[in-house]
Amino acid sequence: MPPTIYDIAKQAKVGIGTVSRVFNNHPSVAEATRSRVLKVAARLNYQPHPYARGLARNRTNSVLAIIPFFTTFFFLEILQGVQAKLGQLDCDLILYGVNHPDQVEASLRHNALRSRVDGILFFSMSMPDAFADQYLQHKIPVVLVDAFHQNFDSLSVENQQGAYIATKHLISLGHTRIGMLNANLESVPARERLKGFQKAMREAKIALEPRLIRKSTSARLDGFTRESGYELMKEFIALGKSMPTAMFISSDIQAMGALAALTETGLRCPEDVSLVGFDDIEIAGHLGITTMRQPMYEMGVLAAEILAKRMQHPQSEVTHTKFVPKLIVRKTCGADLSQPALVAEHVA
Amino acid sequence: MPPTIYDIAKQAKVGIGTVSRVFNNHPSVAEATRSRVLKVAARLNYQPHPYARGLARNRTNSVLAIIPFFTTFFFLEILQGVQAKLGQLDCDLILYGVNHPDQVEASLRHNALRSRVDGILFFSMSMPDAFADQYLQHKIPVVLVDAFHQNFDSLSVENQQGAYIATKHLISLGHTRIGMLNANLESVPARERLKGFQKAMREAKIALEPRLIRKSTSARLDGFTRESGYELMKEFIALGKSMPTAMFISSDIQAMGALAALTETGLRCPEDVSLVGFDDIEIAGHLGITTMRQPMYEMGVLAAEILAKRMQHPQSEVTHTKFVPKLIVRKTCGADLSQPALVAEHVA
DNA sequence: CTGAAAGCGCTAACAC
DNA sequence: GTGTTAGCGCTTTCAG
Repeated sequence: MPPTIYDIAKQAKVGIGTVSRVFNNHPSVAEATRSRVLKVAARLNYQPHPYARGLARNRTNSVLAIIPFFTTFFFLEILQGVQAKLGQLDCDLILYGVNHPDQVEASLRHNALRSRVDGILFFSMSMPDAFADQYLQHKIPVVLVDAFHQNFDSLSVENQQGAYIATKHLISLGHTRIGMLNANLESVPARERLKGFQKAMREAKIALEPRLIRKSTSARLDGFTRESGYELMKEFIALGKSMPTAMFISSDIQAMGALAALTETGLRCPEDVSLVGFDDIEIAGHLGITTMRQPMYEMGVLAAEILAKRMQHPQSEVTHTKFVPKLIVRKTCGADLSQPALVAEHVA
Repeated sequence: MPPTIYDIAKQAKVGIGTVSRVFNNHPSVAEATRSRVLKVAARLNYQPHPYARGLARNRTNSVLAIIPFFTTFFFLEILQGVQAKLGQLDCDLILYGVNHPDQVEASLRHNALRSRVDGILFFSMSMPDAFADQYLQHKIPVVLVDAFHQNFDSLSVENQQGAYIATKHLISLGHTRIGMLNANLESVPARERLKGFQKAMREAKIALEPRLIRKSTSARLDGFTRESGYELMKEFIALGKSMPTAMFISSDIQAMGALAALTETGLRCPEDVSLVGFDDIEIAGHLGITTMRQPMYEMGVLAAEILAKRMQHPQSEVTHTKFVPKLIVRKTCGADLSQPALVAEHVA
């Protein structure tokens, strides 16, 4: 029912080819003709049919975002960035949520090439080899966000660097008995955050005391839970006098549990112990948790840009971009809030 | 490069029509032929091209979800439901996020009919008349979620009923001095929640004391903020002895602020005052806030179902479905946790 | 600069 | 049952 190029061609007294050219900004069309076509099109409220266009051009102008539905709302923000960029590129965002890590493969199989999208954004999950091969072979542009694979463009957060910054912040505040409350070392981010912590401590020539570095052993969410924060903090509290005066905690959600343990024991933050978390989840702001923020929106924008580039130049070299999280100073670290925060760096 | 029906027709020694029939489960095709076709298709890893199919069938098998990006992650959960259903219907979900209420119109204009989707899910925003007319006129199936419009199918939450249930719960716990901490009455949900509160109180023959019913006057987010909860709770605390022993709070985020005010004053919850919130945002679980949960996933599923129905029967009567939130008993209400919770009802 | 025509991959109506 | 054919709406040569 909506008008087609035929309708507008007829009314503008030109051929359909010309109409098409006008809508594709083809240079060789007389200005007079162009404006005549445009006027008719406007009057008829014409919109090119994306599917017909897709068929003819052999591309779909849409990208698939595969995200884990089982994680936090981290993604909503990244998606905002993705979409802002995609909008500029006049591209649709097709969302595909996966409910469980195990389910990735089955999901992909179903969705695989069905949608013939122009590109895929793959979030936070490890890409099963079978699909990696398939995408590579079919030369389907894929960008990994918060994940890594040798052969795909990827975009991730510098966990080690973030932990390093967080720890240095604590050191700069004058602390010397600094602990780390970590998640399960099974998790890659947990390991990297530990490394960053250690590096900052070593550089400051502060001895690393094993009992001040505690990690979750829980399998659930790799220990990135409120419970693990609570329990580990109880252990720290049990240290009594030798408890750290400052701690770097591997995630805000754990910091939240830690805070609860502190309050329960009558200890105060930052007066008795200073804390820096990681992630900057929404609640961190409410609780005043100083933390390391990941530039999610920017990551989304860049992910879309990289995908677009890859679509244009399929053969260009694979890139791996790292984002350095930014220190957000709030009250749990006990810093003077008038001091300027460290600025995020964007390493290409 | 991927195989087409022609490829598989040739190899299976049939006409393309037959191949098409096989893939559309058309009854009149011999079992032998069918399996032969299927085998070739499997070998070639054939997948029908959705755009070609869409063009020919004159439908796209995709729906557009227009969501406010500026709100909470409420949507991620609804989207899960939407997608689960859409997946069954073999339909793609195209996401379009709007960043600001004012921007809805501009966004729609851009996106309007560009994507020729089969249907639209419109979330939590009021649909500008110009678009309502347009959608209606073009007979584009639209379902409103958490919003209302006379002429579109809609799906929303029974705020009044939810508040009623919450308040009754407090009453059933033996409280008689019950207050309400409300958001800005500019907001429709705030008004409805107030009505539900009043109804429960009247039924229980408890006099409504104006000073125990306080509302935010903030314009920001209609007072659904932590700050408003904090400040209003301070007012309640200032009441001293005449402070309520239980309160219904119009949102969890406000309950969070209220809790902070309580803690700061050395008051305990639920010992000194019992609280019931609304929404069941993620943090409510962490804080142990008793609250009214909206069946978000289910709403998503139903939204998709209704949209599907509307697509099939464009002329059927418009439906307005209400969901009654469910009481989630946690610790802030002071209830005996072994008692069975009220069950959500689903009113068609 | 512009019109005509072929074709993108598939569906559906029509014959046989 | 199955092959054939005419589109779906648009892009893109190819002439002129």
